[in-house]
Amino acid sequence: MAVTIKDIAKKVGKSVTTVSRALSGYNDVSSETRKQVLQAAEELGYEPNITARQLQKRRTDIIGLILPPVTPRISDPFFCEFLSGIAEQSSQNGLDLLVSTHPSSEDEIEVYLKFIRSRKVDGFIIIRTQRKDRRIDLLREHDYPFVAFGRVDGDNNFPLIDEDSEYGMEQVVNHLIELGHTHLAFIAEPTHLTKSFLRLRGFCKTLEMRGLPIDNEMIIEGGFRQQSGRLMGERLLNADNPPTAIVACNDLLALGAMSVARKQGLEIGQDISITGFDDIVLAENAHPPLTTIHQPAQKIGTLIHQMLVRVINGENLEEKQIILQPELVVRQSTGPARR
Amino acid sequence: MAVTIKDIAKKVGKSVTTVSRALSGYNDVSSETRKQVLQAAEELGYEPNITARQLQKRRTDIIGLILPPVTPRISDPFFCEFLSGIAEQSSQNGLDLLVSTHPSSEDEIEVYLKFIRSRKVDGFIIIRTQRKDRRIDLLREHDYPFVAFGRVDGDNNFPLIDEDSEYGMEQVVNHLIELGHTHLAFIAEPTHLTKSFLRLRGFCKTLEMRGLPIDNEMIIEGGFRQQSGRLMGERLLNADNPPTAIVACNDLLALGAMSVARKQGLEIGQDISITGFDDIVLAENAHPPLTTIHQPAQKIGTLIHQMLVRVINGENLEEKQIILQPELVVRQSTGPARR
DNA sequence: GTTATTATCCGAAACGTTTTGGGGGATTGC
DNA sequence: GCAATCCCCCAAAACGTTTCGGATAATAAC
Repeated sequence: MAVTIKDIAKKVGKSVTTVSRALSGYNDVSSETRKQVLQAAEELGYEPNITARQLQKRRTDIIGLILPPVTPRISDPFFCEFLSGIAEQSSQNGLDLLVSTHPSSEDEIEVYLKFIRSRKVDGFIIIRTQRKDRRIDLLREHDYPFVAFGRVDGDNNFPLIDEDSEYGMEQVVNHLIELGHTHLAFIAEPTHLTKSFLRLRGFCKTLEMRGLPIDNEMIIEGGFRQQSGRLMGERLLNADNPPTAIVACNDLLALGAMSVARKQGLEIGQDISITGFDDIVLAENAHPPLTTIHQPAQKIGTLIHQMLVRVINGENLEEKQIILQPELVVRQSTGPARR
Repeated sequence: MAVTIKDIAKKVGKSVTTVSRALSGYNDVSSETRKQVLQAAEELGYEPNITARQLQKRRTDIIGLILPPVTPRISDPFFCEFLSGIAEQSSQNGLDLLVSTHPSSEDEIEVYLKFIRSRKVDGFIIIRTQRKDRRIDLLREHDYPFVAFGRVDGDNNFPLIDEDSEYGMEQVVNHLIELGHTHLAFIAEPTHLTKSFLRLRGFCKTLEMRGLPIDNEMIIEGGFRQQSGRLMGERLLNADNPPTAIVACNDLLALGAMSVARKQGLEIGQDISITGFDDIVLAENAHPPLTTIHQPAQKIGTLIHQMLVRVINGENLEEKQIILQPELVVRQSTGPARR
């Protein structure tokens, strides 16, 4: 049986209260007693039962991350990096990280509601925000601590961190235009996700700004991963007037498009330019290495965690909304336009 | 304030005990009362406080995974898949998964000790077993539930799941020999990890079995990732008598070696053959796609979780040690030996 | 008509902590 | 010598649940 505070109390012949106060560093305990208590604790191998402490303190020191239904799966490389940042930071701060995927039988909101009501976690990290995000509505309603990775449509007056997706896309498109490309295609993700929506908007806006026409045939919405990239890439390349450059909404889509282009005998970076977004590890190791927008996944994880800790403690955030400026990484998958 | 069992009791005019028993489905409560209780619970939006329940039941319904000091970081793709299997299975079983990296200031064993003493989790999943593994010694000493991914040197009489590394390597080496290679090199991981040790042993054993000499110059120990693969690959390729095939202990090492070979103007799969181990997503998307040993990472995660649940519940495992037979996936990074 | 049995219910204890609200004895201030 | 002040300590309550050991009343058994 585990050692409890009672055992220590018995050993040093003091009350449970005194032992507790000695251990927590209150100053209404004589230094002599404190020394005894500490020594006894050491000898017995005492470690506080955190469940009991949680119950008393109404605080779990656990933060929750509930994985969205389908994507990102943990296996998404960008997400992995991000998660690693959070986990790292968690242990630094003495918190634990609870990762939960939710059973398909249940509605996502139900899961959140359960967590909230049973006070399982002190706060949430919300990822993959949608333009209309019920999770965020719910948490705000309940006044429950959380920090989001990503914005929503409308009122964004909650703690969040986000990349500047539009700015990122602007850089990509400008880079391609400067290489002489005028006929660009875009492989989009489903646009109910805020970031996907903003990336697409960034693409369109920049074309407009540079006086290029927007060809709706050249903008197609797919899924999130390679498989989808292959499909969409194929459709684009087989069009009557195929693009000279394909802008993908994320790296995996870009990799899919690349594999299809290569299969069609195109030399990537010469016959066609392809770009990604996120700069996952795969991007650098692709063949050829992928031109993409770099996002500091791990750092974002760290930052978001730090913010959440402050929110939970009821401290004030000097910056409630952080928008990071991502940067373009030019590699060999883009090159001058061919006629 | 959250709704408690007391609120329900007050509402239906029964005792706390009765409400609790009604909710837990005991049959010493009338169906009339039960109906009332259930309805009241629904109306009030009751959700049990799991902390209180945990304290009473001396069970947390949380399983712990403590990430080893340096590798694998969560960002390791193989590990990600594996983790995703565990997380998935967790929510299926109504358990939570606690992921903890440990602060560098603390000894790894200390962290485990704390978890054990404070009963933070019901059981552990141990990954990256070492040949002498103190974590496993500790858990066995304390008779604490755990399941390991990997074996140790010596007494393996504990629940574990492992791949048959030696068998995997045997397949790789045989494949290469059949392609006509006789001068093979090996890039090893640090061999205090059991799996790394066994993979190396499998390599050597098979060479011996096939009557080929073992050239110690051609076996070098590196780290775990691309960077290391590049370094080790370089050393091998610049040797007086460079190998015609490089067997890497894992996929990332192989990718590193590939990039260095390519840089030296070698056509991979023709001028030189390179193999990996694990079959991470990157392997299939590499250029050329990597010949490697496939491991069902996610399935392993699922299996290990199921085993752990049974161990925690004190059930008997029909199979206490599961050794999976991995299979060779031949892709384009290997080809006939050149003279 | 007494005794068993059954169906419902409940008070109190327990899980291991922290916190509240003092209590007593020694010291200081006047 | 009396009140005020400190220092050190502790009993009891609280956190929200489950479980133990009956209790009561109605029903069944003889």
